[in-house]
Amino acid sequence: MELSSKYDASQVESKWYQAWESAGLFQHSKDERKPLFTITIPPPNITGSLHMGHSLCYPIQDVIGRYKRLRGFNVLIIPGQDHAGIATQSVVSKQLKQQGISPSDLGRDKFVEKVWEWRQISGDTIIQQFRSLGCAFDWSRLCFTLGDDYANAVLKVFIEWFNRGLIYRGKRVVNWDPVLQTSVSDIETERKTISGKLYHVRYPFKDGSGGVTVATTRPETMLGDVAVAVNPSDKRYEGLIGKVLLLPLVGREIPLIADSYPDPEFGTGAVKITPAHDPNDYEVGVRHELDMPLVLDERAKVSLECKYRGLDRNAARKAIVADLEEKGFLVSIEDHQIPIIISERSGEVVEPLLSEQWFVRQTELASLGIEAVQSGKIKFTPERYTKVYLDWMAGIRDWCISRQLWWGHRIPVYYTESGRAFAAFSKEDAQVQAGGQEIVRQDDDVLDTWFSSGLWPFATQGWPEHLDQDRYPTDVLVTDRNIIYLWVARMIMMGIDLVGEIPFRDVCIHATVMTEDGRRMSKSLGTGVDPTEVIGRVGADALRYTLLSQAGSNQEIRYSERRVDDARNLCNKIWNAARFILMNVDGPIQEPSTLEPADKWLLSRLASTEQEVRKAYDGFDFQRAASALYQFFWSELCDWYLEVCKSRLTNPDQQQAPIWVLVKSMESFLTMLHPIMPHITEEIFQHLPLGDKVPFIMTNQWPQIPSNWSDPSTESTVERWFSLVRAVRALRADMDIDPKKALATAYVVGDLKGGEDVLRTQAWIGEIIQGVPAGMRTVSTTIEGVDVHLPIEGVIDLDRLTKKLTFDEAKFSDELGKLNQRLSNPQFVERAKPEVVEREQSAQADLQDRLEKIKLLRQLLGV
RNA sequence: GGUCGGUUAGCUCAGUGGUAGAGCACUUCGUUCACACCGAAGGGGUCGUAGGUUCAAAUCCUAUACCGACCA
Repeated sequence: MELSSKYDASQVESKWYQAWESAGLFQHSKDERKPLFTITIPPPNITGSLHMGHSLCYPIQDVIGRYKRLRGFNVLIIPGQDHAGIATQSVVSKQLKQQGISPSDLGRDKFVEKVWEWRQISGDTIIQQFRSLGCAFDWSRLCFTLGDDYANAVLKVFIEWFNRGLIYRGKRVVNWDPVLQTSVSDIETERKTISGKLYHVRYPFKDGSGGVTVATTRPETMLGDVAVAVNPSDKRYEGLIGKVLLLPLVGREIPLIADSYPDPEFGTGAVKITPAHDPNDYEVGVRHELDMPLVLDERAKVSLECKYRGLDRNAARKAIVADLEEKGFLVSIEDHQIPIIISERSGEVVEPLLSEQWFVRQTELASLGIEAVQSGKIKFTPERYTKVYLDWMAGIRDWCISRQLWWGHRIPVYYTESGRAFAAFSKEDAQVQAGGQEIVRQDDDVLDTWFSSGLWPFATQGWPEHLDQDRYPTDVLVTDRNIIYLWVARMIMMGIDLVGEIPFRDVCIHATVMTEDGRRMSKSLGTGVDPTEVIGRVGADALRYTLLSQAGSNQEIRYSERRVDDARNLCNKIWNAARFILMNVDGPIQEPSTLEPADKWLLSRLASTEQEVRKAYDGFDFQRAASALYQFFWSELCDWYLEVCKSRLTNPDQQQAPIWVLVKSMESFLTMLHPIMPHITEEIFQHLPLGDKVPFIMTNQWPQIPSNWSDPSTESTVERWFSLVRAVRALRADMDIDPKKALATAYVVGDLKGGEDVLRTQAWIGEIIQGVPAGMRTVSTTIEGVDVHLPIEGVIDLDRLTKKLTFDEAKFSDELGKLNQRLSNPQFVERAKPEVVEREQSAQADLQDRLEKIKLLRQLLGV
C-alpha cells in the first residue's frame, strides 16, 4: 500500500475522533462484569477558550481514562461547564457596554436573559476544542452548574445547611471588589507589597493638652475613625488612656483606648481605628463596642456627608492629606512598603468593607475533610500536596458565600416584612414556613460559584434524586494546585457531609504550564500560546506528547516550540517505522516456531517496558511512561532491532519471525502509547496485519506479555554484540573509514557467541575471520573480552591514529588510576558488596589490557 | 516570617549509596531501497556552596545562598 513518507495529523485526527464517537466508545460500556472507573472533569468556565493549562489537564484525564479502558475498566468521564458567576457577568457586562447598553438600566431579569443568550451562542466553544484535543469524554452526560437539576441540588444543600445552622448571616468586614462590586472570598485574593507612604498625623486632645500622633497608610479612611488605640504596655501613653481626642478635619470626639492590637514597635504605637474598613480595626471595634460608620461606598467612593463626598478613595486620600497639611495636622510622610490585597478577578485593590453577608461554618466540615485525608481514604499525588491541604484545613475560616451579582444561584432566602428569613425551594414554600407573616422579598445576592462546583462529583450524577452509588466515590480528580482550597477541599467537605462518602479516592495535581523562559502564560501579557494553532500545525497527538512527556511530580512545565518539534518528529518516526513494517508484510502474520536471539531480545525489552509503563500510568507519572515508550521505540525497536532484522526480512525463508516480532511489538507499543497519542496509534493499528483484531485500538486489551518473554540472559548476550558493533563503528569513525567502504575483513579473537552476523552487518564488514592477522598493519579494539583487528593498509591516516592512541591512553590511564586507588583501599575491598568489588576488578583488568595493547600497537607502528 | 519545591552538559530535564544520563543544540561524517521531521560517531558536567555520616555521596544528615510556589 502507498503511504506518504510524511505523517500528516490533519488527515487522521478528526477522522478517528468521529469514528470513536459514532461507535459509542465515549459512553460507559454495557459490559457489567467490568470494574467501573469514573472521573468528573473540572468544569471549565463558559467564558473560557482553550489554553495550554487545559491542554495538559484534560488530556491527563483522557490518558487515565484510555489507560483504564485498555486495562479492562468500564470507564465514564463526565464533562461539564461552570457558570462562573463573576467571570461571566463581567464578560457579558463589558460586551453590553460596548453595544451601549448599561446592565443596570437593563435590570436583573433582562440581564440574566442576555447571559443565557450569550451562553447559547458561544458557551460551547471550549467543549468543541476539547474534542480537537482527542478527549474521550461522554458528551451525552454534559452537565452545567446552572442547569435545572443542578440548581435543585444547590437549593437542597443551601436549605439543609441553613436549617442545620451551618449557614448564617452576619455583618463582617469582607474583601470587597470595587470594580466588580461584590464581595470575594479570602482565597480569591492575592497579597502583595507595594511602595507607598506612611503618614503621621497628629490627633489633638480635646482639652488642648497636646495630642497623639498616629501612623497610617490609609489616611482617607480617617473620616470613619471612631477611636485611637494604643497598646496598654506602651509606656509612652501611660495615664492618657480614656482621654478624648478631636478627629482632625471632622471634629468628631473619639476616645484614646487601650487594646492589644497596636504594636508598640510600629510607627508611633498609636493606631487609628476604622472598624468598617479594616478587619483588624473591626475586631477592635467589636471588643470596645464602638460605632462602625461606613465612609466608602460599593465603588470605594466617599459616601459620608462631607466635603469629600463622591471622591474615590485615591482622590480622597490626596485631598485629605492636603487638608491635613494645610491645617497643620500632618507631622510627616515617609516611604513605606505597604501590604495590599488584590482581587484576582479584577486586579483591583480590595476595599475591606463592613457588610451583611452569608457564611458557612467550616470547622465542623473541615474536621471531616481532614480525617478523610489523614486516614488515607483520599490520596494526593504528588504526595507533598497532602500537607498543603491539611495545613489550610487546620486554619480554615468561615466561608463567605454571598456575592453581589446577578448571574448565579440566587440565594433561596425569603424575608418577611419584619425581616425574618426562611430558606426554601420557592417563595410558596417559604410562605408556608412563614405562616401568617407575609413573605415580601427574596435575598438579592447569589451564591459563590464554588458553592455549586463543590457539589460537582455527585450533582453531575443525579444527586439528590438518584445518585449512582456505583460511580460514587469517583476514582480520581485531576486539577491544578491553585484550586486545592477553592475547590478540592470544598468538594471533599461537601461530599462527606452531604452524601456521606468521599467524592474521589485520588487527587492528581498537575504542573502549571509556563513559557519557555519560565513566565506565566497569559493573554494580557502576550505570553500565551494558542493550543488550537499548535493542533492545526502538528496535531493534537504532538501537543499532548509535548506536555505529557513533561508531566511528572514537577510543579512547572516549560512549553517550547522545540519540544513540539520533537513530538512531531516522534509522530513521523512512528509513522515511518510502521510504513516500513507494512512494506514488508503480505497477509496476516503467523507465529514462528523458533525465534533468534535478536527477536528474543526485543520481546524481553518489551516486557520490561510494559512493566515500567504500567507502573508509571498507575502512579500518574506520565513523563516516565512517555520516556519509557520513547526509549523502547526509538532506541531499541528502530535503532537496533529494525536494522538487525533487515537482512532476514528480505529473505522469504527467514522473514516470518521478524515480521511477527515487529508486528506484535508494534501492536503492544501502540496500545501502550495510545493513551498519550490516541489518533496516530489508532491510524496505524488499523493497518496492522493482525489476525484477530478488535475494531479499534481504543478498545484493545492492554498488552498481555507472556512471562517467558522476559529473558535477561539473552538480553545480555545480544547487548554484548551491540557493544562490539558500537566499538567497531567507533574505531572506524576514528580512523575516518567511511561506512560506505565496507571493510573486506575483520579479524576477531574471542567468542562472539553467535553474534557474527550482527557484527558483520551492523559494523559494515564483509567477512569476519577468527584469529590474529599476520603480517599486516591493523587497528584494534577490545571489548567484552573480544579483540577486533581491522586491517588498515591504505585506508587510514597515521596522524589521526596517533592522536587517537594518545587520547585513549590518557583517558584509560586516568580511569585506571581512580580504580587502582579504590581497589588498594583495604576497607573498600572488605566492606563493599562483593559484586561491586568484582565489577571494579574486572574493569581494572580490562583497562590494563587496553593500555597494554595500545603500547604494543605504538611499537608496531613506530609512533 | 512559616511551609513546600527546585538548583545536574549551552537549553529543558531524568537519575533516592557503587566508574554521571536522555532529548534538543553543537562538531565531524553520511542522501546505503522506513524515516534528513533521518542515520553513525564525537565534544561537553569538580551534580549551587560549606561541613558531616560512610569503604564509597548528585543521592543520606546539618548549615547556607539563590530561584519559584503557597500560607501568614
